[in-house]
Amino acid sequence: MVLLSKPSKNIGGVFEWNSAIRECVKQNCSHKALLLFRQMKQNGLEADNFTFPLLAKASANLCSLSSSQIIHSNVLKSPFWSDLYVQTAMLDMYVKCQQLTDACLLFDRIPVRDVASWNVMVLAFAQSGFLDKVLGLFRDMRFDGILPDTVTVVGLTRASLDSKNLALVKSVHAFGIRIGIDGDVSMANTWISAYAKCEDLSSAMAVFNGVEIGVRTVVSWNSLIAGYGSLEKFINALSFYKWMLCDGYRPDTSTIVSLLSSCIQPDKLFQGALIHCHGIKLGCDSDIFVVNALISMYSRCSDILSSRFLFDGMTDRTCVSWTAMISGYAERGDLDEALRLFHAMEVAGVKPDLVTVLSLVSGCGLTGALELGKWIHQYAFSNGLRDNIVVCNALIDMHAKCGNIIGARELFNVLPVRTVVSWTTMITGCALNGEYKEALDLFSLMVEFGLKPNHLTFLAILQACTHAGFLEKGLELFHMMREVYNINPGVDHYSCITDLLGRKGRLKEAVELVESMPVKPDAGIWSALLSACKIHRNVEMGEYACGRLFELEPDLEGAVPFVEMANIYASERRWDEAAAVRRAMKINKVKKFPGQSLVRVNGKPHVFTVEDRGHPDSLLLYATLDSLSLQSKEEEYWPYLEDFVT
DNA sequence: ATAGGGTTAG
Repeated sequence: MVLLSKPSKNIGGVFEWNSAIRECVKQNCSHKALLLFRQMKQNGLEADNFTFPLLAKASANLCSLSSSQIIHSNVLKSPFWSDLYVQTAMLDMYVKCQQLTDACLLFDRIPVRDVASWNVMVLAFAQSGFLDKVLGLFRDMRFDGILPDTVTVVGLTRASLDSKNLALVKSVHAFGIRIGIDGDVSMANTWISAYAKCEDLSSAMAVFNGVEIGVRTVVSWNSLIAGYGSLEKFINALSFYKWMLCDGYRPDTSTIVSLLSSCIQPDKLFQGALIHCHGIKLGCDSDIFVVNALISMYSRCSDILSSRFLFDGMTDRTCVSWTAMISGYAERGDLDEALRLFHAMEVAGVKPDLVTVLSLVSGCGLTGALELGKWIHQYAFSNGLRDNIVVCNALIDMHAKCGNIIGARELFNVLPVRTVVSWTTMITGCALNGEYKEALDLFSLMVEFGLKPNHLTFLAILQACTHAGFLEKGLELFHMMREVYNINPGVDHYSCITDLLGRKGRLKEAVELVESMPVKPDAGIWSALLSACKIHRNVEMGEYACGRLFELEPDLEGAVPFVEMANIYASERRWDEAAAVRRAMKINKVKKFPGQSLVRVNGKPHVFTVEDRGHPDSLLLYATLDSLSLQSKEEEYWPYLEDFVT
C-alpha cells in the first residue's frame, strides 16, 4: 500500500496536510484522504482553497453523495465559498456523484463563471447523452462571452457521438478548426475515435494522417486500432498495430484491449492468443481490463476453458468479469453453468447489472429454456429493469423464441415506448411462430406510427412472407425496401425472394434474380433453389444449382446437395443418374450429418436425432411415439408426404 | 484524449 506519512502534530501546517491528502488521492486511497481531513479538523486546522478541490476529487472518486454534502457544507462555512476554483471543484464533484440536479443548482448560483465551470456542465450532460442540453449550454456559454477550449469541444464531440451523428461531429470538427485548436493532439485523437465510431474510417484516417508523425501519441494509434477493430476490420487493426510497433511506439493496456475485443470469431483464436502473448510481454496481462477482454476473447473464439482458467485465477472480479464469463456459457447454451455463476456472483457480493441479465435472457432464447426465462423476467422486473427498453426487447425475443408468443405479445402490448428493435423483434417472433398475418399487420402499424423499418425489419417481414408463401406481398415489400427506404438488400433478403419464387414454381425468375443480384450468392441461396427444383421436379435447373453449390463448397462436406439431386433424378424416374449420384457419394465418402433436435425436460437439455436409440428410455419413447401416430391416424391427420421423401 | 461484458439477424 501507500506510504501514509501522517504529519506530526507539532510541525503539521495546512500545507503538509494538503500534501498528504493529495498523495492519498493520487494513489487511489480516497477514503484515507477523507479520514485525513477529519484528523486535520480534530487538530484544529482549517481547510484552505487547496484542500477543498482535493477533497472534492476524493469524494468524486468514491461516488459518495454523503461525503460530498459534508464537504460542501464545510466549504460554505469557510471563507473560500466564493473562490471560483473551489466552486468548479464542487460542481465536478456533484457531477461525478451522479447528482446533476445539485450541480445545476450550484452552477446557477455561481456569479462569474469561467471556461472550466462551463466545461464541467457541458461534459456532464454530454456523458449522460443529453444532446439538446449540451448544445443549449454551448450557446449560453457563447452569449456569456466565454471562449471554448479543447475540453469544451471534446464534450461537444462526445455528445454528438451518442446518437452517432456524423454530420454534427463534422460541424464540431469544423468549429474546432475555426477556433484554432485542431493542432492539439488530444483534440485530434478525440476526432479519430469519433469518426471511427460514426463508421467514417476515411475521415478518421485523414485526421490521423494530418497529425505529424513526431506529434502522434499512443492514444492516436489506439483510437485508430479501436475504430477498425470495432467495425470488424480485424486485419486492418492488426496491420496498424504492426505499423505502430515499427514506428517504435510502446502499446499500452488500451491497445491490447482493443485488439482482443476485435477477435470475435473462432478462426481468430490464434491471433487472439498472440495478442495475449504481447500483453504478457508488455506486463499488462493482469490488468483487470485486459483480463476481462481476454475472457470474452477466448469464449468468443470457442475456447471457454481458457476463459474459465483466467476467470478462476482472478483475485478481484468486477461485474464485467462475471458477466463476460456468464455470457460465454449462455452463448454456447450451457445455461446450468451460467446460472451457477450468476448465483456465485451474488454470493460474492457483486451486483448483476442489465448486461448480466441480458446475456442470461438471450441464452434462454437460444436454448428454448422458457421456465428459466420466466424466472429471469421476474428477476429483471423486480430489480428495476421494467422500464428498460433494451431488456424488454430481449425478453420479447426470448418468449417468442421459446414458443411463448402469447407472453411476447403481452409484454409488447404494454410497452410504454417501442423502438424499431421492439417492432422488429415482435415481427420476427410472429414469423417464427407461424403468425404470418400478424407479422404483416405489425409491419403496417409500425409504418403508420412513423417508425422507419431497417434492413433487419425487412428481413423479418420477408421471412414471414416466404414461410407463408405470400409471393405478391413479398415482392411488393422487396421493392418498397429499395425504392421507398433506400435500403440495399443483402444476400439474406435475396435469399427470401429466391426461395419464395422457387417454391411457387417460378424457377426461371428465381435463377435470373440470383444471376443479376449485386451481392455474391451464398450456399444458402443455391440450396433454396435446389430444394425448389426438387418440389417442381426440374432436373436442368437442379443440376445448375447443384453445380454452383459445389463451386462454392468444393470440400463436399455435406450430403444435402447429393441427396436432393438424387431425389430430383428419382422423381423423374431417371434411375441411372440417381444411382450415379449415390455412387459419387460413396466414392467421395460424403458424411451425412443427421439434423439434431433439442428438448428441455425438467431443465435438462436432451439432444436427439432421427431414429435415435441411444437414450436410456428410448424403448418407452418410441412406444409413446407409436401410440401417438396411431392416434393421429385415427384422427385422420396425415403429415405432408414430402417430409419423408429424404 | 483512447479501452472491458449486451437487445432485433446469424
